[in-house]
Amino acid sequence: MKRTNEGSGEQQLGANLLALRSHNTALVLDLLRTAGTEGISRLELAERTGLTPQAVSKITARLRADGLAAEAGHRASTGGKPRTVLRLVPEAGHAVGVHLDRDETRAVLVDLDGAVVARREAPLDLGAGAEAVLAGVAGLVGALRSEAAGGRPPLGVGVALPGPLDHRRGVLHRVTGFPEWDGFPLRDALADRLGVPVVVDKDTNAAALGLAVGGVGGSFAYLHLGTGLGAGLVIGGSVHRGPRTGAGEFGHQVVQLDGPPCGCGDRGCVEALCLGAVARGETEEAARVLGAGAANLVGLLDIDLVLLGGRTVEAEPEVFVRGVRGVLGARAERTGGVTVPVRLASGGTLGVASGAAQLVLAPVFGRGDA
Amino acid sequence: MKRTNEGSGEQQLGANLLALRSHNTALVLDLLRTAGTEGISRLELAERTGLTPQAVSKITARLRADGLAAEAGHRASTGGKPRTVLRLVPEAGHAVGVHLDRDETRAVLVDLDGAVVARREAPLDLGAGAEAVLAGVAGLVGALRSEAAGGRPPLGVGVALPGPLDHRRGVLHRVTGFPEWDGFPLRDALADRLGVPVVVDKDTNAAALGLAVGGVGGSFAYLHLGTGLGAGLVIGGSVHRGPRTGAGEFGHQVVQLDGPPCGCGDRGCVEALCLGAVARGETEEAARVLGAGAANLVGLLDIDLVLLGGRTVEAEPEVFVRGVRGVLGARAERTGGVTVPVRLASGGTLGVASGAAQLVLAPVFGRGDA
DNA sequence: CCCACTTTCGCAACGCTGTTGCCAAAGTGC
DNA sequence: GCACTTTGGCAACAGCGTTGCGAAAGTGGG
Repeated sequence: MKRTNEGSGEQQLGANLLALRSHNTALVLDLLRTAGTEGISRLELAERTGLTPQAVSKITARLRADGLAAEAGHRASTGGKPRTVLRLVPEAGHAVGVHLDRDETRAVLVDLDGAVVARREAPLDLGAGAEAVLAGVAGLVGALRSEAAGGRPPLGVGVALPGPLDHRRGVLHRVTGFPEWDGFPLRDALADRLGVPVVVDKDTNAAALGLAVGGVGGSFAYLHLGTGLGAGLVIGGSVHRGPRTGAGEFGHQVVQLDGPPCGCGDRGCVEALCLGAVARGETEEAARVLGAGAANLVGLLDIDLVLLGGRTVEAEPEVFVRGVRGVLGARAERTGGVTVPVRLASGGTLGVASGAAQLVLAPVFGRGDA
Repeated sequence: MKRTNEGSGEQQLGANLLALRSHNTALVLDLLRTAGTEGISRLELAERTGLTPQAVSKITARLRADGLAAEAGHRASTGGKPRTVLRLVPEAGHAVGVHLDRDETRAVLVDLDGAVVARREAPLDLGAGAEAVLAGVAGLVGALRSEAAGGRPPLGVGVALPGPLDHRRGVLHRVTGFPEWDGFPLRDALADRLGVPVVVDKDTNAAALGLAVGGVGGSFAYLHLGTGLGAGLVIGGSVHRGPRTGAGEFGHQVVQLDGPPCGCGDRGCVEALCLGAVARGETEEAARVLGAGAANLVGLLDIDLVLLGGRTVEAEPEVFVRGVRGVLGARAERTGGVTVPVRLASGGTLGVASGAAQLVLAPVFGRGDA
């Protein structure tokens, strides 16, 4: 029961009874969500949370009164009164996720379960200025909003985009090729315009959060290889962003001292080596380089799993998975440790957008940075 | 208010009133400890924790009744009743820290403040077998125990040693050169023998914890360059160990693909390159290599600070600090981000031992993985 | 079919948490 | 010397999870 305040200078906060209730409620909601359509009984909730059955009954009674949970049938009896199955009511709340890609905006409306209810796309031109971009996003959000049950406003809007940014303040930094966006307070500008809470994060973090919420447990790294190379790190179920939202700079990890120059000004970065090999058609070599970077990451953080995604990976998924798996397997053999599995990330083209929506929903389920 | 369970498969635990009290009490104790001899007033505690003054009064009253805190003078008045200053009573509890180095055992007795009250050393021979080593450690602990005020038993014993191990179970893995120690349940064996709780961890983690508790805030990496190269990572005030206590494998990070072979079986590891350069007398090159590894770490985790330690660093501290600082400075210049400071770690030869003692004390102050 | 048994789950009383309202204590400053 | 400010304890309180107990809803043997 400890607040995870990663930022330096942030104070550790005391907890009162309200915080206690939120915590336990979020825990129960998360278990309900994870159980999905199958549902989960009160006693199972009690076992999983460590709370007494009576406490769970009180919490779930509140959730049912609020319309967030409902009874859904019964389990088979084991000799006594059969357990009542509870499940989340997905349509009790919605969130919008927006993915600002290079030249396209993808927006999705998801329910509490994280299922995509509706989607919209529109072209994106960051050079057209803040006003035009904001209007475009607002238009997509408005269109999606009307599709939510009862037309109720969404709980919030999550926005994911590449460049470096400050997740806490929702301010952009150095958007590649568009210096006019430097320091733009995207979160506040959008929140003022839409009248709902807005959360901003890097695309890789959103994708990783989406995967974590989608069922990938423990600690893992999502490596995204597209026109660039970045990573989203999930440690103990929460996205690790670092104090300045700078974590996950995987691509400019140096794996070849004094190697070929990279666009960032350094030499021998994984991104340069990897994309260089891809350009030469040497996909296997690219996979090996990516594997070396992944092995460094595994050693430093002791993660459970590596997930690969991005357009370049999706072009030849087998080669990349096999290549990275090979490097990590050899490493495990040397160290005598466990072999870290490597898999292709699910999610497809909407992975980032639906992950962005989870930026809003995650705090409800106790997975946020509160 | 969320439990940080890094391990996969561990359940998120619900919180009851007892947990609430422990949490807030630990928070207050931590602030008292941080305030040191200067002390801190009730109202300051209330501001820092976010609790109401009355709640702080109740908590501190309990602490005073338990002998853990005491009143210590008054602040100057600002126009009304002057604030009463509270401080931790350091001698209210003690812990023992044991550092099993290659050929020497260093043990310290520290008080609640973390100050070293007494110390003992003895030669260490891991080849002499478990019984002999355990007897040696028990002898040191017994000697230190008699020095504690009133001869009361310590709160526990923290043991730090190099090799890979399982912090959760307190079991050793593959101690270099001594295969007979593989899988030895050091924690339980010692706890049975001493009759007090025992915590086991890697030396680098203990050192990092000691630094974190000693006042280094935020997220930082402690890089230890001695006969090997390892790292202790502190993220948001807590040591990051990973699910298998494998995190911090900094030395076998590859920074030179297909580079010179390393003892681990891989090629181009930082450790091999760095120590190779040191052996050739090229300290500046060693520092540059170390800096490259540190830069990779900074990029991946977005940490606030890099601390250097270990015998090899201490031989030429200026060269290493300057070299690593140079690489990180150049990186900050390229990315436009903040320059991550590089400093020499304080602590000296007892850094690991006193950090090991903090393995026991940290949970009391809410910094543990309890 | 009935009855004993098991299991689930809600109601009521309870202990304990932090919170609120109020007042005594202990200073400053005109 | 008196008005004022600030600190901090006492007492009453709301709300949390817990405990004790009983109703509800099944199974299974006679």
